Amino acid sequence: MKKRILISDIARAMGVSITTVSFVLNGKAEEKRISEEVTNRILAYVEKVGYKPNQLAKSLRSGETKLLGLLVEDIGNPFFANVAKHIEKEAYKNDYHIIYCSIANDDNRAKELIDLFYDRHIDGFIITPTDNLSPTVRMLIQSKIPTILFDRYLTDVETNYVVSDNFKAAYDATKHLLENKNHQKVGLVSLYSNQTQMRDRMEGYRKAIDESRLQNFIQKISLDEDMSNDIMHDFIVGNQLDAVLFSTNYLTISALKSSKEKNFTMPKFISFDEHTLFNLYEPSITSISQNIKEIAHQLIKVLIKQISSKDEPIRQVVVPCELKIRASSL
Amino acid sequence: MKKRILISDIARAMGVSITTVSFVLNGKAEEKRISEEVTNRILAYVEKVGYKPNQLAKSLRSGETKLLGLLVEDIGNPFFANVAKHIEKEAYKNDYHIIYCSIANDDNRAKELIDLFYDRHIDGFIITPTDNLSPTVRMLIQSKIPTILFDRYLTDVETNYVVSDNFKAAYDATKHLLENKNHQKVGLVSLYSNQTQMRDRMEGYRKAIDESRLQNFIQKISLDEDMSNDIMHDFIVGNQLDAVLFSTNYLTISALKSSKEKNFTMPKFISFDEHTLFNLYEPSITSISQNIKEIAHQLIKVLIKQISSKDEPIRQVVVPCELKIRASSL
DNA sequence: CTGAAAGCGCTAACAT
DNA sequence: ATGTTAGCGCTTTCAG
Repeated sequence: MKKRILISDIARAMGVSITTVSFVLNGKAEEKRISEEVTNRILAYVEKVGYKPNQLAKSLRSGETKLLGLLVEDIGNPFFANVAKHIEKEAYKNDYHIIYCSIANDDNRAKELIDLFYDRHIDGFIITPTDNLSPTVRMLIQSKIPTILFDRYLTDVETNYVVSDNFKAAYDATKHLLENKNHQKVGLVSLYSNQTQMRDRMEGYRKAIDESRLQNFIQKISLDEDMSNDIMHDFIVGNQLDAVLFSTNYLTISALKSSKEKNFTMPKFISFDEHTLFNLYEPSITSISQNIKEIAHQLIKVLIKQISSKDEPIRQVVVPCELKIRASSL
Repeated sequence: MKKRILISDIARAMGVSITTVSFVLNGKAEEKRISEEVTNRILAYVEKVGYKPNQLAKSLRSGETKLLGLLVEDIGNPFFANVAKHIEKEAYKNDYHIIYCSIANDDNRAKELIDLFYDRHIDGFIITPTDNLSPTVRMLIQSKIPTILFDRYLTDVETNYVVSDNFKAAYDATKHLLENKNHQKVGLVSLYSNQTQMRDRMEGYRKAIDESRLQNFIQKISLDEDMSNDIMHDFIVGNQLDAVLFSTNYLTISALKSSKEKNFTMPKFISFDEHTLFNLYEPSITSISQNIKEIAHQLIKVLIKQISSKDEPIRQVVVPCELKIRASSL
């Protein structure tokens, strides 16, 4: 970590011009027909003194920062934290770094952050869109900044995205609950949210229920709700449900709390998303597990492709979920 | 997000030189005695067209990137994810952005990443040091790059750091377990690790045990251990412990798993760190909660101070923990 | 009070 | 096959 070496230092030491060094460094030695001897000598010297080009100057010149902006709802949320972890790993493999922020559900903050990242000449965006982000994302696309959404997408903007197969997962989970012939009343607890992942989970549930010619029971909840204890109780007990599908792990945990505090017995149930708790709880909890690693992998793969070649076609990737059957649904 | 406006565009439109615009933009209008009329006209125009200076050019010139490097053990770990969340928030308030990576426990990767971040002219580093990172951190300090450690520190390098008061927290927790006069055998489960946070937790435990003139029972575990079920069982049941302190939440969860799988009853216990599970578990779990928000706040505060004024004295901040007494310890 | 111009470190078209 | 040179967009010294 001695003082920074410049390309000019290399050139001087090697008795060649800066250009030659630059070409060699950027793998254009062949193309520019630099002699192999010179090339190797430069490479060896560069290695020896540990020269690293100044990224800033490089970026200023080339317009590429090798920086990806990651905007998630909340990096403190284990799901997003895990995606972030794998995204970073994948990005690193491709020589990119990640600059992140949590946008909560604040559209203004999201817009501001996108602006700020844009000013930093981020090479691409990875975003979990908040509800009213369409105009901003549309602008990004018009500005030709490679952008990819995940977890959910925007119905009114054509973009790249990677999402889980929420519809099928919810459908399969509901089917699983219906395999037990005693289960006549199977409910869904979801969020007040128009986001696609919630919508798809609900539709998957609905389809399975419809196919069995049963009545659907759907309860939506606001997570900030003080009343969720009562709501859970009334929904589950009041309807005498035989089984419930929860569309997020938070909802499941919230229901477990309610059952404890309001002292009612949980029916059979399944939760979306994994949680450390689920294996351990008594009974262990059946869950719909998203393939986080694959999601991260696809995100970076598609995004990098978009960055490296303009006018790639839009990619929309749907990653299957896995139903992990445990005791709570049996 | 129209096409980027340059400072020269502003200058041309205003009929002044680039210099003048630059001065005004950088708040040096007064100092350079630019007429108020011109200043205001420029400011108004800049506002109107939404001009934002190119950060890259600015950085190349000034050497400041307004980027902070965050190197944590594992961003997927809820503790670090939460710290990361608050760090980002605090950084944002101060006009900084965060570029992160997980370094696992891989010293080489850590070194490489630090190198890479250094090449990006990161303004400062926030690091959870892995065991053999001392040489690298020392180099960073010699290179005058503002650096601050957290969660644990290095005993052989004098650095800024922010850590929890692990010693006192462990001491208090152990004391709490000893308040019950039936608790004669109080054990500690910790990790094979020389990191300061683990050492301090052990010392706090030891001191409390010593003060009561009791025997200490300490079990260290490797987390990758397949045998942890047996080890937990043998340690807790074999020693007929009355109570246990776990020095990480992972260890607690691992013990709960063991108790389930090996079918033994957990004695009274306390866990370091919070976890969603802890409130909910039966019995609810007493835990030592680190003040993550305060840790993040201090980290950024100290680091920014170091960045803005060279030769600030080294700061070492110790943040108190809170013992959240729940059912498992009563 | 304001402007011209040098230069941050690098890339790449254009010479030679 | 290699070197000269003009920028990338901005800050800041030095002149006026």
